[in-house]
Amino acid sequence: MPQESNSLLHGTLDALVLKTLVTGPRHGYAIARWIEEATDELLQIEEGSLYPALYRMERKGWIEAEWGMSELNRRAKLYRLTPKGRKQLAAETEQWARFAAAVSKVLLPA
Amino acid sequence: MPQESNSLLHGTLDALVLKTLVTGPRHGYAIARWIEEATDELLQIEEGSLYPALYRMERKGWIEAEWGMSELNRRAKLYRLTPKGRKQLAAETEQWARFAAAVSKVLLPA
DNA sequence: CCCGTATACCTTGACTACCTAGGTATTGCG
DNA sequence: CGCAATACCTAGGTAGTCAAGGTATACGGG
Repeated sequence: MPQESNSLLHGTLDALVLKTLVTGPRHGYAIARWIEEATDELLQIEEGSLYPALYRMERKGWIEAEWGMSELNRRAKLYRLTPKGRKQLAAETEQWARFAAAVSKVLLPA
Repeated sequence: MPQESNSLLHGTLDALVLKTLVTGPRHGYAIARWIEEATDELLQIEEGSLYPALYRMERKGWIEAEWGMSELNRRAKLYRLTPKGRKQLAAETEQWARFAAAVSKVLLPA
């Protein structure tokens, strides 16, 4: 358990979640697992961060929720990307790319 | 003035400041200007973020301060990197590299 | 000579977002 | 039957950034 205390995650969680939904609707728990797996367990998505993030984005109209069933036959809330969310993802991705490039330019050896 | 509201900056400011001090002591104002310039004005370092960050890092023993004079003959507090700060910078740089790679891998097109 | 701008520092209060640490309920397996 | 994994939810704390104020001084232009 690397308790790296991801203060770095700040501001990127939304984009990561939105990205996860591009390939189709997913429920919260699956979103978290997917991100963790996709980053080789480097990023840990805490549920106390995830669910508030989902409500936030739902309020903003970036995603829409619907009750359904998970692959394992359990009740689950399926989140779907809206057109607005798609635009938001594009914007945040662009912003991330520029930010990451800037920080890397300063931090990493030339 | 892109008010991108850098929630992304969270967690990276310390490393950026430490990095600025590698080439020698600098005062706060100069640190901010240097980072902004080095990132083509993409990152804006607000003074309300910078000074608290400097105190934080001084308390943690990563930097040391001393009153002196700026290049323009004004009173200025010069910050110097400590060995502990150098180690911290190395750690945070490593952490940033891994984090950025992970996020980019998810976010940016394959 | 005075006044505005840039330099240089500092602080308060609000806000946002994340984390910790709890909780509920259900499925399926040993 | 009990336990682990799944799936969701929330309250409270905390940390870091920002906005918006403030002080003081050097220097150049009008």
